[in-house]
Amino acid sequence: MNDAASPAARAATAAARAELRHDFAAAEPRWQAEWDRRGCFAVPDVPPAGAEKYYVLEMFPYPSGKIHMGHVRCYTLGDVVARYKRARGHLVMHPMGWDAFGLPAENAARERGIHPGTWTYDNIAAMRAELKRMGLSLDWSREFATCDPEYYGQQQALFLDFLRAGLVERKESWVNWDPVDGTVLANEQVIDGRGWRSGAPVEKKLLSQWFFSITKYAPDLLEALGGLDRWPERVKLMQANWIGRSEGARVRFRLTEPVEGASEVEVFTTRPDTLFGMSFLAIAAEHPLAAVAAAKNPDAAEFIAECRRMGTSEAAIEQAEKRGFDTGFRVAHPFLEGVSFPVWIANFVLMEYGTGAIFGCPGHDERDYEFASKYGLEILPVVLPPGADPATFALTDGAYVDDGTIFNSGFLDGLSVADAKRRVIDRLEATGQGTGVVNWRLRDWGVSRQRYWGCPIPVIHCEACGVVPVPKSELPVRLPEDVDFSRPGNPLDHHPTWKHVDCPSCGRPARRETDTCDTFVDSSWYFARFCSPRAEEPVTGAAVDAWLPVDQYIGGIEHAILHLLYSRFFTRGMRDTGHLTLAEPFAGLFTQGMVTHESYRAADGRWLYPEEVEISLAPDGTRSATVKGGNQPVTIGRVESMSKSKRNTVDPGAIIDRYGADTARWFILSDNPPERDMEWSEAGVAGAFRFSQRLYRMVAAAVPDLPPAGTSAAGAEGAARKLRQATHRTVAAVTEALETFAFNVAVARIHEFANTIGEAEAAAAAEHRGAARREALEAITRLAAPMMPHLAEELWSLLRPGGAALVADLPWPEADPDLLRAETLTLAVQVLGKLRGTIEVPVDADEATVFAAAAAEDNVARSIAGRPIRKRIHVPGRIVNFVV
RNA sequence: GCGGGCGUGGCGGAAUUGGCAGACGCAGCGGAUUUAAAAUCCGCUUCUGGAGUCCAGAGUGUCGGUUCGAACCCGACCGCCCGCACCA
Repeated sequence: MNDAASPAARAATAAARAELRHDFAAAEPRWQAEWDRRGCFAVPDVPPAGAEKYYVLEMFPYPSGKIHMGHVRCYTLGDVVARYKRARGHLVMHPMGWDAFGLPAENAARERGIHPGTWTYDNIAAMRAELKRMGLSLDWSREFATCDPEYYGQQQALFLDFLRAGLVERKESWVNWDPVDGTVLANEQVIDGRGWRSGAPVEKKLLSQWFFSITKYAPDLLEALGGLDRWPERVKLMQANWIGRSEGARVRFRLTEPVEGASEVEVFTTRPDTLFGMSFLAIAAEHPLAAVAAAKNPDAAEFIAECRRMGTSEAAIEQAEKRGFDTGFRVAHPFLEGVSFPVWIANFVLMEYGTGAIFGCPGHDERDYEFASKYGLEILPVVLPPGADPATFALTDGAYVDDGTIFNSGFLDGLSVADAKRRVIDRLEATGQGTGVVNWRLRDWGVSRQRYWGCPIPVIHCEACGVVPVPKSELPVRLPEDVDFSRPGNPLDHHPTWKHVDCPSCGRPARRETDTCDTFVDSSWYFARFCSPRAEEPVTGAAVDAWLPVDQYIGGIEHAILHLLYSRFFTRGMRDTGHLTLAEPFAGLFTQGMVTHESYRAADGRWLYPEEVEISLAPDGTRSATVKGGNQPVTIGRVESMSKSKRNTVDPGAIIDRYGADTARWFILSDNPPERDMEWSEAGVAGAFRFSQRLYRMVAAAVPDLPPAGTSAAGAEGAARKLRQATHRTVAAVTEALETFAFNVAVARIHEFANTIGEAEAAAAAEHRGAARREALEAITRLAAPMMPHLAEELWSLLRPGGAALVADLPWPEADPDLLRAETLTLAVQVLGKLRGTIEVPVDADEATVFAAAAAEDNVARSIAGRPIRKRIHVPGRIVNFVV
């Protein structure tokens, strides 16, 4: 293949090429400045008529102070989409901002005495500088932080509109309470049931709080998932399960003896068909009847207190060992005369779901089975699995939860589960003991936070007038600057003056709401604000109507439920309060995987950063590690998500210093499919760096010999045509890969193409010294541009010296269909499904020709010799299979 | 515990979505160039067995099924990851 050049000649060229090095450290800032100077990525709030808009958005970062590899990955993915769509002729809006409220700023304030605002804005400045070094095609003129009063003031206006529209209400809910610190704790601040700072056992506490009425939209939020055809199926499934529509029944059980005025307990069940298999009734510890029991019995009170120590997280509740307390109360069975069951308080019954009470049917529910087994309650099967004998069927290891025939159940006997549900609901409704209902798992969204660093909720509490909205003319309700973090609790609450205001309605002394908003509220509408970030109203109609929905949203899978669901709700709320005209904010969604790395631990147990470790490879392939510059052994840990605590992080800034932004971007795209977790590897980055240099050398070395720009490559023959075919196939393949987010495949195709060009260059045949060669080099430059934008500009300036155009402004290359067609194709030939050979046939060969050629192939002929052919299978373009 | 996902060589992965498993890259080995090194270029690289570049067998977490044919579809199991409503 390479015989045209002698080894010596090749070596000489190689040496000459080695001199050609891409100086990324100089080139990258230069091109960034050039994009900036030309305002390449700035777009107007209202696009000009006829412009085909495309809105690319990555989930905005929390300003922790440093960007991490997860950011680099997410923003690189988004930037490839933005640059590609721009090349395809779209007017692309690609903004950036900061999710700037939240707990870490308050933690910094408490630990280091820095004001949360100072800490946050300093972090933003540092991260903005780092992001700018990545060469992202962002419209920085749209930047804002959610902690800017200009932003949260508009959010307060939205809150008031929601309040007026009946989308906000005040009700009581349980929070994690640290009795020592006197503070509400986030779930992540509860460790093994104790406060993370005080170590005191956490208690549940009932507080009056603000809620957004997301449940009003539950049916619509569920149904509209069906229209989100560019969302991952798994995300839609997770949301559907979270919303949790279930059909069932509410059943009222009469207490055999009324207590404290209560005469019945209402339960929700999705399995009314199993009513005859009931053996107990269980209520949540927060259920009103439990309080009645506690008042009568100190042991019940003690049990409820124990349940309160479990915290509020659903995971903690469901994973805890099932425990219960028999209240001594009894309820009557709705259909069985004289039959009654005990009422237990159970730690696995959730007050938030259904009615906070269930009837226990151990035979056909796993949790009830576990509970009944533990406390010796009866386990009566009422659903008979298909084929089982009713006389002998027994439940010995676990509940039976599948379909079957109802038995042991009076008037339901012989029915299927579905029929029995219908029949029992009819009877309950007829006798007034219950109703068929649709129940939702989704709960209203509690947005109150007893914290300083958040958006103040703009209402005033007046003893005479009740809850009074702050007049819009007085917005924003600004956070006070002078706050004291030396005391536990909410600084807004114990600020000397801030909360004392006059009632806007009656003028008498009143009290400002001191709760601030959940930071999920901030991120539930920022995508809309980006369309007109300086507007004097939350959004401007012309801008949001033109730009929304977001065409491609990109972020971590960890946001699959909450953030995305809240944003979908908020968009509906904004629609119903006249700010927007659409319901779904994100037309396309892509969820990327995490960035992971091995962790390293020294003998003394301390975690080590990757750069502190020396890895060595034994001849047998086993890897071992020592501390760099010493001999102390290091344990190589699991590959896991990068985290500060395990020190398995790689600093993007250091990578960009060493290899440049293009290399970092290229590696992060090339390693694996973007939806999967990726493992950061130093060797992989080095490989990406080598490739960027190789591309530079290849173009730079060829430029002096290329024909002038614009020379037609049409009509090329022989090797030149082969090169053109490779070029156009690569254009088609890379385009297809970018369209489907298969960026790693796009990279592989570009690698392959570079190999092909390299072979053609080495062949040094006259045919290559022509327009086909220029076409190939220009194509690879433009195909790589969304991924390595700085290098592409550099190469383009070599290929088209003196030209004014930037790659960033060029249209995407088009593949010529004529050059994509193949004349022959290779078919695999199997005998009995095993590969025995391949044949080369013309693309238009008929079946008889194909079978003849297949049977004639040496190895195939040997395999079928002497065996009668029973069946011949030919899938055109794919395969031939002989069944003998 | 519940809901969702993933699992392919030494490593990351590819596979036209049921049709040649391992493209491309990393690591490794061998060679060229070099006084030497770096850099660069070329070649080999799933495993086992036999042989000159070929042949046979096995092989996509494990076990079973459907099919002419399974990484892909179905069932069971194992392992890892994400979420569980006050982290963002």
